[in-house]
Amino acid sequence: MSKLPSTKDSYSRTRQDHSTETAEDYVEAIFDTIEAKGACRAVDLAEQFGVSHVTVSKIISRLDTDGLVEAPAYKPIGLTPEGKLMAARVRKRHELVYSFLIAIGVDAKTAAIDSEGIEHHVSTKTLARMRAFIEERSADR
Amino acid sequence: MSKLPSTKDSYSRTRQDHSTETAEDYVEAIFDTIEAKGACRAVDLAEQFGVSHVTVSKIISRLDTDGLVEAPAYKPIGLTPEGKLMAARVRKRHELVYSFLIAIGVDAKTAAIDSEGIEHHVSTKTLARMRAFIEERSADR
DNA sequence: TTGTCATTGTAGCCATTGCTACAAATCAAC
DNA sequence: GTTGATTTGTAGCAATGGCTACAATGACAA
Ligand SMILES: [Mn+2]
Ligand SMILES: [Mn+2]
Ligand SMILES: [Mn+2]
Ligand SMILES: [Mn+2]
Repeated sequence: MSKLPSTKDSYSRTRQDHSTETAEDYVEAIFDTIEAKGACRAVDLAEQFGVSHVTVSKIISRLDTDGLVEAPAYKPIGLTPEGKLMAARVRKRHELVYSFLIAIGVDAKTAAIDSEGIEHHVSTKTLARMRAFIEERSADR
Repeated sequence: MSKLPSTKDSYSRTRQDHSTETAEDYVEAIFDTIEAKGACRAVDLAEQFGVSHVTVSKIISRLDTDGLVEAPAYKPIGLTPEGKLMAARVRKRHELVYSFLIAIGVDAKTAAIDSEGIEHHVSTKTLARMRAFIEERSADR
């Protein structure tokens, strides 16, 4: 049962998702950190992601080149307008995936962990179905 | 609303998921191909994944070293007992995620694409909730 | 048997994401 | 203002997953 028509397209979409995943997680984290602490330093991101500050530094450099962040040397990290747009979009998507997992009965901790990976692989169509499900459920009660 | 308690653990779990993702997709594809065509050649995998045969060759080498596949030179690719176990487990999980997306109203093509990425980030707890949801819905109608 | 074609392997390149070790800059406290 | 801790940068390494170009192998038909 359940066919599973896995075509070449599926894998290339997953590879594409992974190629944007780092940028998405970083701008989202920068956005949140600025909101929470007023500024975002590389060390904050290293702590949040659980990686070394060197890894953060290198990735921030690329995001700077790509026009998503502004990272003057030895100064806090800011988002460009484009970066802010991506952050807002990504955070909304992440929250929706999280809320959906909660809605189907997953516990908060598991939902937090799973949604961190799932968020990058959810198309707008699937996202729309998740949103519809949440709204139906909240109307029922 | 919706908190989103993204801790360090979430990101390291996602990184861990990605480190096993390639092995999972490959053993699943090998399993399916053997089932469908009687044997699996590297060229079959290159076609399925949409990558070059060199990429396949290198990855198969590593899976061989890791004890998941048997890959004698210039011969078809087989699965070790451990590889077969992983393939069966992964396929079941993949099918469940796919069926769940269908159950919440996602169209077949989108479900096929999205599930290819999502499958690797779904914990057993979330999987259990998806299974329960499918069973409830099939009981209702 | 020989030649051709499909398949696989190898060499060598690149980008990404991770690390340790060490150097430089900044900040705060004294 | 000097010192000391925090923060950031840089050098250099490894594993993974992509690629092209070219070499070798194997299978099959002529
Ligand atoms: Mn994420
Ligand atoms: Mn992923
Ligand atoms: Mn799969
Ligand atoms: Mn997959």
